[in-house]
Amino acid sequence: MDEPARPQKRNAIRAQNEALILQAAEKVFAEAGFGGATMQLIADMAGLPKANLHYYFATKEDLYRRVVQNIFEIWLHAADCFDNAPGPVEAIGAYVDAKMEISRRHPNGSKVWASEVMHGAPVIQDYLETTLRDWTAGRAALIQNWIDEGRMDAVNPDHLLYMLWATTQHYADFGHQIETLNGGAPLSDAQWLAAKDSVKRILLKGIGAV
Amino acid sequence: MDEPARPQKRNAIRAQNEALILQAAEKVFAEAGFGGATMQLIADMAGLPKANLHYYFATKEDLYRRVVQNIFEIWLHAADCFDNAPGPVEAIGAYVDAKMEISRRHPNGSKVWASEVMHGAPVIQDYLETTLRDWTAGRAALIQNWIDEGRMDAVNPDHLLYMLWATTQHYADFGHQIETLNGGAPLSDAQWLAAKDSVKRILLKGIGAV
DNA sequence: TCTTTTCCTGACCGTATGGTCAATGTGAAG
DNA sequence: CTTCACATTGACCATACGGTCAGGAAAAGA
Repeated sequence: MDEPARPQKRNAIRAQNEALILQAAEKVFAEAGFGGATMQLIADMAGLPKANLHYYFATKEDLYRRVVQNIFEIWLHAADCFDNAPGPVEAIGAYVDAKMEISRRHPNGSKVWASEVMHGAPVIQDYLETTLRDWTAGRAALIQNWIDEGRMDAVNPDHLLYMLWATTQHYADFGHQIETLNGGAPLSDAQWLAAKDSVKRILLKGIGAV
Repeated sequence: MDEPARPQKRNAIRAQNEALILQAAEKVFAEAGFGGATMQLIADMAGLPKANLHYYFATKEDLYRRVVQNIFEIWLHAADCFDNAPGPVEAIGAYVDAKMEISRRHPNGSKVWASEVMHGAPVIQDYLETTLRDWTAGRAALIQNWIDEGRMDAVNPDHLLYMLWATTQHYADFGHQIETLNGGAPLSDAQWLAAKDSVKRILLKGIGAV
């Protein structure tokens, strides 16, 4: 194709390389953890010299922080369906679907997040205390409204949210275990559908949503 | 107390030091991951010189393997209540109680296990393929029996087990996140009880267990 | 074309890590 | 007391890691 000296080739190169590095970093951080990951490994996976990584990201921690923030954005965005629903069945059903889809398409991101939280959230503690806390309080209030309206059982909203997170993210974080128990093969399309249906059915019936 | 030249003081010393090291190692591996953990850190936490660790455990990987195996044993043992129960309500109720208690008392072990599985189970893959696979198949058959006897809904046994693992272990693996959302304080006795009840109530009702 | 800014990278550095070892201490057996 | 296996540890080593930098290539502006 023709590439007639684009006016903003610089910006394109930067954007492309940053995306390339972030993608490789997410995979390496997920597979090896922050401590086990090396800049050399990420560089090799991205097909770039190690020094080039430090040109775009000053330190390993900066790169890691960007990866974690990206995941957080995706998850927050996935919760939109929670708000635009008329009731608990639609909201929770759509939320489970969205989060299961993320677990399937973004397993590495989920693992990096899990690892970060398990290690005490050294780099995203402020996000937990602000954005996530606000988000959680908002959804808990929403759930409480549904309870007050008699549209579902009087369950503890916080623990319900934890169950939603736990069950959906488990398919990403423990995907290797599930795959092993599945005879070594990744879940098929049908099996993913069955997983989604199982989770939705048990949870929705469990909270008495009508 | 009197210590009149015990006949097996040697064995006692070995047992005590190994336990001390394993305990410190579990904590450090949980907080920093395998790659982030250092033998020096473990040694400091155990109050021993680093070289002494290598006297009892040849390599970092050996020490790590022992930690993971210990956790696996505890979890397998916790599943006994699953078998000695007359029906799904008692079995699953007792299993949730047992696993929640482990999450509370052994959060570091749970984190190490989660980390190991997330990174592709490099050191316990054989356990997954043998012991865990057998265990899972056995419980899935048990659940299927209950379904056939009409004692619970026809849910997919595998996905039900995944939900049990996910919801209970979440309280250990994501304990820091839960604590942050709880205003920075660990869950109180009452809150742990509420968590257990929430999980049991939603799951048991969700599978239509009577 | 010339200049400036951005991009790229091989070579290098200080440090921290996992692991070793020789020397020494310490219970127990004869 | 002597002997011997077990236990302890400071000092040491090779390696690998995160990060730096000088100098060159390539794009954008003049």
